[in-house]
Amino acid sequence: MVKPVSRPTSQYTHDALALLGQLVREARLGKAMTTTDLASRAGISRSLLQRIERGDPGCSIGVVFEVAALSGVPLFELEPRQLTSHLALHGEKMALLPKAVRTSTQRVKDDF
Amino acid sequence: MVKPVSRPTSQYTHDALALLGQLVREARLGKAMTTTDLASRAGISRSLLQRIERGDPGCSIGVVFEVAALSGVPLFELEPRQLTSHLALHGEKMALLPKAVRTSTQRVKDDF
DNA sequence: GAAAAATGACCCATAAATAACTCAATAAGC
DNA sequence: GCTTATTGAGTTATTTATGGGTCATTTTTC
Repeated sequence: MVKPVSRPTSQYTHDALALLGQLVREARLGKAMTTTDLASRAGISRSLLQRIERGDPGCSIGVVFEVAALSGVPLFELEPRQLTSHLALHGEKMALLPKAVRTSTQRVKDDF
Repeated sequence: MVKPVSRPTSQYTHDALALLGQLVREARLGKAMTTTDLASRAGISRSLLQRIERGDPGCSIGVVFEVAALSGVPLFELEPRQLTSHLALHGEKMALLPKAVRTSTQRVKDDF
């Protein structure tokens, strides 16, 4: 039983994950669903749902977002429609940005 | 070379992940950081950062949140301090909720 | 208070994520 | 236009997450 070398996590991330997990749990209880219910609806195992509600940083973000959506927790505080259009708009904006950056510390040219 | 059986993902989740990835990329470019820069700061590989910016649902949520925080993308539209206090308040609220739910379809008691 | 169900916390086998690398294509700066 | 860094997209070995169980505990309902 080797202790798993977990990835370092900042307080901010920890808090955000804990809050998201709490929101999911609150939404689930609000809909009077059991962990087994929600897990099967989301197509995941009950143990994974428990980890999500606990705010485990190791869960796949896709699964967590699916569960959040299923339980009614909004992502980015946007409804599905709004999120889609917001994404489209943002995509256009992205096209105007530089495709790559170049650090200024390169090409010191100290050969004089 | 077995094609990985990917987990089904809803449009909503897909959009949310794509948006989050775009926000990270935009923030990174805004700070004039290379992918290698941000990846090493976050303590992850460049290939993983690429997947995050692409909106890959398979990335660990802890890693994605860390990168978002590092690049300056706010989570829940809250600053670190606010997030912490919000979490504390929400925790108290959680204590008032029922610890378990019971589905009403149980105990049909059809033995009459 | 009793019965039944839901939850929490483990464990293990397996599937999947991640790091580290390579190489081609693209973009930035002169 | 040329040079060189940056990015995109793969591949493989290794680490880790996930599913599916079990069992004890808590909580609901009667």
